[in-house]
Amino acid sequence: MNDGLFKCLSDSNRRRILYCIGENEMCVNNISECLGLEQSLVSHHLRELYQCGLVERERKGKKNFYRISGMEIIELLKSASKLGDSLEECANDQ
Amino acid sequence: MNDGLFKCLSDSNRRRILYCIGENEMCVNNISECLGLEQSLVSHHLRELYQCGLVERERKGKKNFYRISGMEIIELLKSASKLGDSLEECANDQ
DNA sequence: CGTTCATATGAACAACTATTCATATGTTCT
DNA sequence: AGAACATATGAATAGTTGTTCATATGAACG
Repeated sequence: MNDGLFKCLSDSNRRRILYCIGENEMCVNNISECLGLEQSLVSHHLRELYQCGLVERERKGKKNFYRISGMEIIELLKSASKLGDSLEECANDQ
Repeated sequence: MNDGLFKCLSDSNRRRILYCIGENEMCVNNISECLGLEQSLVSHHLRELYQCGLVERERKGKKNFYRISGMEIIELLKSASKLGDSLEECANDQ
């Protein structure tokens, strides 16, 4: 029942990574600088994103570049967070 | 960064509940019969869905009826699982 | 009131997840 | 070959999450 995708998107650092490489492909170091996350943490998350098929990888010299697999992913993230906002307005939390 | 929504949608039983009440509102017993889940489990999940604002609740006599807060939720689920399918085709798992 | 039905709650536990640290792998260049 | 850079991997750990069981709450009705 497609659990993997949702599980993968349910972590905010992974979503940040997706947004980050959504515009241009980036190498691991750039991503970790850009987001202020440890290199190995980024690497772990990229592995999960890759296994889900959410990102693609390409070696260029020493560096490994990652890019998003498709813009539908960003679209999905956006409409989800739009929905999230509208739900928050009439929220039931306590 | 709207973590709650994604976390909430990342569990397959919660998504099943959403689909289940997506068509008609239902009481807790019906949901648990319908999905073959324990009453208390359904209740716990409904609580989280409610706190996220994904479902609404209404008492009618002894029974508590739950309905989905809006059809955008189902739309989101559908487009997510569509995306999930297309990612699986070119998957990188092992 | 007590009983029955319907649901919610809380504690307990196992399974999973995110993060960190240390280390291994792989690539380029001298 | 060795050094330096870039990334991946694995073990360890703390925190979170899903599920179950037992029990509490609440509403209707005799």
